[in-house]
Amino acid sequence: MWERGAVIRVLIADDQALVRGAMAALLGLEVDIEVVAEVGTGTDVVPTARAVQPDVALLDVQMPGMDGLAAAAELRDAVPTCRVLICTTFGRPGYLSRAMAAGAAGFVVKDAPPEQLVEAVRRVHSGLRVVDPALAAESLASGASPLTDRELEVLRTARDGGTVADVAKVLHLSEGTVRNHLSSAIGKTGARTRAEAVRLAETRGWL
Amino acid sequence: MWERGAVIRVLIADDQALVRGAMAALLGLEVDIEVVAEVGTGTDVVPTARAVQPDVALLDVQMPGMDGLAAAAELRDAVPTCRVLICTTFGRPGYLSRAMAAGAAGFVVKDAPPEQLVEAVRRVHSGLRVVDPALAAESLASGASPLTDRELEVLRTARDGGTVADVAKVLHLSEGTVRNHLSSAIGKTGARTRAEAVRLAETRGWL
DNA sequence: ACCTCGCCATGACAGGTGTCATGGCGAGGT
DNA sequence: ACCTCGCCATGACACCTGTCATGGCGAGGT
Repeated sequence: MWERGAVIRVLIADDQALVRGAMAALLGLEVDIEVVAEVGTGTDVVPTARAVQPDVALLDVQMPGMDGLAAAAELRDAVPTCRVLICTTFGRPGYLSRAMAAGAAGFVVKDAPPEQLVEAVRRVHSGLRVVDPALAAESLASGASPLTDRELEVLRTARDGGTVADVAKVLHLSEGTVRNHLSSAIGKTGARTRAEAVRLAETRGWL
Repeated sequence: MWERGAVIRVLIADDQALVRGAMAALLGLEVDIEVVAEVGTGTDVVPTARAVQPDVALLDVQMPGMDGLAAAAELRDAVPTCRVLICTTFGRPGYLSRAMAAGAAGFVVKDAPPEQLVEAVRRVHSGLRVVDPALAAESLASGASPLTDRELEVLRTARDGGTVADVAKVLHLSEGTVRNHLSSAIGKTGARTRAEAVRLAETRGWL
């Protein structure tokens, strides 16, 4: 009971229990950091954060239910005192910009050395922003997604390899319209095939 | 210097430094486990293991250079006293069977709770096999890959969304032959599109 | 020797795909 | 009011794809 207020209270959200526990163990080694909550889905983030009032929320991007980016946006409104640190497997340019738009204070990739994570937690807690410079440059270079909402939706639906007719049926559109959106998306991504467009949009974090 | 031989010496191989360090921290909390080496590529596994002679090697499947499955096979010959525990993100049926064929003693997915990992390390070290029962059942149900080497190669090449002509050029084959292999792969996977066949083969661990 | 099976190839055909021109509708900006 | 832009749709056209029949070659099993 004698932590004199200098301890950083952290919430960890990651869908993989093993990674979640391991990160908790890693952060727990630091004397000035305490892991006060662990959740495995995006939908659990806000309720839990409301209950335990953490100083920093460490959110993975890909989670079942709600992704880390959406959770970050909701968390910003629900618990304004809690600063958000996004931690993800893929350093996709689009993720960074979307994370910043969602009010995140920091962004670290899982390729980074462990010390960098604990440093990021401390810096975020003290009000600084944490961004990988290389990723920031890449993000600025590739820019924001030029795809419209509908194009993204069509691309997402076509992702699992269905035919145009399937996509049209799912989205309640004409086949011709689907083909138009796909054609437009292919042109904007610089791809030459629907599958390639999906792949490119994914690696750029536009999905 | 007074660990009296009861300590389990572990090597960790994972391409993500953060996860690697976190897992090391997690295992390091246990008094009977000591992490003696960390590597980030598949090619570093065997040389490092030869040098430090670990009791257990904890290998991720997807790594740059050489994947964990191939590393496991080489490790079995190079350091027979070291038992292999495969630890991966995806619980794909094909991974399990290939891991067992490569001489692995255990297989855990990263969805599992942290205690399960440390338990797996102990069991593997004591000579037992560790396999998730649900995954084992799924593995037996889906069976081994019905795809021939060439079909897999064509499917792999077609994965990034290239056209038939592209694949044919890369593999030095006729376009017709590529189409035949694709058609066969589509039939065997039960898919209706090339893209769907790629997706299904991937989720089953046949890739 | 025979058969089976994987591999490569060709040719043909139906159907799916990507592109383009054209048009209508509604929202937002000047 | 005007223009721009996203969205939906139709129709037409060239091209790509998936399927099938057919055949040749070499390896391995009986």
